[in-house]
Amino acid sequence: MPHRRSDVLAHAVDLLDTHGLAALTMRRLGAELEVQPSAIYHHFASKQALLAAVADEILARGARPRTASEWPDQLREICVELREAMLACTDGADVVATVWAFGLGAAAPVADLEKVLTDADAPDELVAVASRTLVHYVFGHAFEEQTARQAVRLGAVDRSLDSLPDFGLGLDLVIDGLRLRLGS
Amino acid sequence: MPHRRSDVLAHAVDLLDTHGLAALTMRRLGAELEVQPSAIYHHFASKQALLAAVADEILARGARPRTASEWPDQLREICVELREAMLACTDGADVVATVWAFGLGAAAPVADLEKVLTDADAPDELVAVASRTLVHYVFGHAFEEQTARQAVRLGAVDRSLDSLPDFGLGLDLVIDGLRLRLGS
DNA sequence: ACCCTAACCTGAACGCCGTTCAACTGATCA
DNA sequence: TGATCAGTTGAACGGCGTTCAGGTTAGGGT
Repeated sequence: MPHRRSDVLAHAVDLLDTHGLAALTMRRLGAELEVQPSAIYHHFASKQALLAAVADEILARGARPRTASEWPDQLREICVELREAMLACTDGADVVATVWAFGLGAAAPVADLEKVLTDADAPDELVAVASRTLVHYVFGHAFEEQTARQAVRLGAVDRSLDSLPDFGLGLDLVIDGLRLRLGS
Repeated sequence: MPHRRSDVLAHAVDLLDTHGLAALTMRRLGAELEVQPSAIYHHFASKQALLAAVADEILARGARPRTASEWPDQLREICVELREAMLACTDGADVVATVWAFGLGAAAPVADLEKVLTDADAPDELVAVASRTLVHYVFGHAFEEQTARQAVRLGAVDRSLDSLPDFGLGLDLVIDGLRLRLGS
């Protein structure tokens, strides 16, 4: 019973979402597809390549129409979409942030941020710095929130969840710093 | 030839620094100590616990005297110290950020940031948000820089290193946003 | 009807990994 | 002398990603 690359990817995302990153194993994914683990290597060169595709799929599933017209709201819109896409899938932040850090995928959100900043006439250096500062913030915040959430669920740690800072407030902190440099 | 906990920790940090996180294996660490892997479990309950100790050691080794007197410079000082401590050790950013995210250690820098902000009369919510925003920025930036650096060294990826944004500029972005809310 | 190609898969193996456990060693100290 | 206890051994368990030579199956060209 042959599968396509898209079947494998869909099952991988499903396995990630229902049982977490630790369960996303070539062997377990093979079992889910009722196939030998080695069969997966026909569709993806390595587990890293599979994870890169998973990260891009997570982002694609979280895509939404963009409606904002001013650059501060456009930045906010992109960051919120990125955050919610990652949080919508178990361990999504971990997967997306890691794949992005290794330069293997998940590049779209940063490109979008850079485009907004460029269109807002930010100098090149500020475009690079600001887009990365924003994405670092979003990744860090989402990863921490997701990690803490499931550490508590597993009872491994008693860190309070109430102390998680409000996402939008931190975002505004950075955007205000930007506003200071861009006028508007 | 018995070892103390501190010997094991020192060899672990050394192994991490010289051969990277992937090489920091219970088996390899045991070999380095000329001891069976299982002997390490007498000193550390698990590899996670060992990594937490390693993270704290990395931060302790990077400690420096603090001299700044105004809160913006104090924040910068803490962030720069944290960044340089992580960058001073191979895969240091990965280890420290992961340990911190899981709430197992590396808590000192955040506590220091919170203290500075509290002393600057920031409201509680802003203290929590700002300290985390800063630490997310530092972790994200250091992790990306370190990852990209060794991805290039291994020739795995051709991402240019010149595009890495200047650390201080992004930091100022956040601190300026803070200044807007704290007066100064 | 034939063969070829290409996609897809099998099954076994390799060399790693973290962790557990009962049993052993060798000092220290009463 | 004997007990205690930190430190270690050696084997095993069950997992992991990855490789590889060889099988299967379906479709198209001749």
